[in-house]
Amino acid sequence: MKLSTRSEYACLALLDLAERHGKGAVKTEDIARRRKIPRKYLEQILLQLQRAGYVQSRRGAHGGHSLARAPEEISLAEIIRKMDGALAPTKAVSKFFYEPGPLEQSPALLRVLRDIRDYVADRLENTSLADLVGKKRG
Amino acid sequence: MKLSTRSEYACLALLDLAERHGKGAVKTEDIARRRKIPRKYLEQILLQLQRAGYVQSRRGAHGGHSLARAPEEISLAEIIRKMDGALAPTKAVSKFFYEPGPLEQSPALLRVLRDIRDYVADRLENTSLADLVGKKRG
DNA sequence: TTGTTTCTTGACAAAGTCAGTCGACAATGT
DNA sequence: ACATTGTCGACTGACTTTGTCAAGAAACAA
Repeated sequence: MKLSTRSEYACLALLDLAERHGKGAVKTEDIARRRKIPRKYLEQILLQLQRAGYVQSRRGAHGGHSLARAPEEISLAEIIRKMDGALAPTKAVSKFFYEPGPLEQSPALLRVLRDIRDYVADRLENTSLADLVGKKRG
Repeated sequence: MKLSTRSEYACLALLDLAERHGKGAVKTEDIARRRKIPRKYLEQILLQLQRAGYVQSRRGAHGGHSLARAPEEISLAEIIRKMDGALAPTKAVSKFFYEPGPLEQSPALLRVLRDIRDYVADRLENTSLADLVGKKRG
């Protein structure tokens, strides 16, 4: 029932990039300082995000990272699936990572868990980085 | 974002007891066989459930386990909290296990996670063992 | 060219969690 | 007595989490 710090940091880092979208590259160091993320750990995460196609990076002086796609097109669901795997509370009710499990013995229990999965997926699918930027209240 | 096998097994074991509620003690061995749970592991889990007050046990010949409370009074939320801790996806939005975390930097993100937490908690609080027994469809 | 900045890559590691297993012991019923 | 059944604590192996380290490659500047 848990989100890893990896996912948390990934979301915060992408949010940082989304806020500066279109304004050039952002250094690892700056993100780390602003978001209070361990620097070397953040490097690892950014690299993963880059390989997954969310981030573009440029080396050298004035290098840094920027979003590779529009903030509207990146959902929380995608990010968390990349970092943590299934959104569902158990793989027995996962759409993307299904595996059989002991819970399949109880249809009633499965239904509760499926409801939860559906709500979580829906909420995260329909929240993009753009939705989070600048929304200090709402 | 995950439920442990411990929680899964605990729910299945309690469900097994709920189905036989009022009909005497049920042996570890029988639950293990019916639910396909590793025996020694199940012992551990039942012991924990007993200490938490959900289960009564009797040793010796014709011993076994039975529910210590009515099936209506045991919710999935309670069980999972005992076994796994917080229901919330991150402690920053947990009511019972709150701890500060990096996500608190983004109110918008927090709101999404809080919504998820509320839904999960509500759904699990309002589902009791009694609700799961005998509901083969619904 | 040389140096500086910044990302890239792979290896490593400490700590914790998960999913069990094992063996000895205590209580109960016959 | 004796078989049955739960209780308890220790232990283990695999995996995940949360990072750190060091060497290298690309970009830019002087």
